[in-house]
Amino acid sequence: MTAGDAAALAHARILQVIRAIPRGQVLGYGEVAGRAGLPGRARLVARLLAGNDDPDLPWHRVVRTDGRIALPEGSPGWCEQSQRLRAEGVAVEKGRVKRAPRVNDLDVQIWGPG
DNA sequence: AATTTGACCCGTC
DNA sequence: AGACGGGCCAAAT
Repeated sequence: MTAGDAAALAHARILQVIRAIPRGQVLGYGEVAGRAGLPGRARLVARLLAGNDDPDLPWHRVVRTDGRIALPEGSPGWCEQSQRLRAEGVAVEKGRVKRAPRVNDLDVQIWGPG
């Protein structure tokens, strides 16, 4: 297979993971990449969202690991993302999502939150 | 072919 | 919580 095919496959896997994020829940870029079988490719996920044109893709459910929205504060995308998240019942405060993204993280499962 | 760029992440302070 | 430095990787210059 060519490099281009591999890239297309990776893109498809990432999109699939994002589409699988349940309503009202958020995921970090790195975690999306991990679930797609591409550890360390968080920036690739970001690239995809930046160039994404699919209106059905729940891109707004992807945030940074610290819970913050990745776009520059005040930008149109920033506003839209906070709005969409709030519409799903997610608490967003000054561009930051309250609930921590790492839900299935090993540490959290063993030690619990906090 | 080298450099820059970006919707990133982590450890440390 | 916030600031800094270093690392990361693919695509665009």
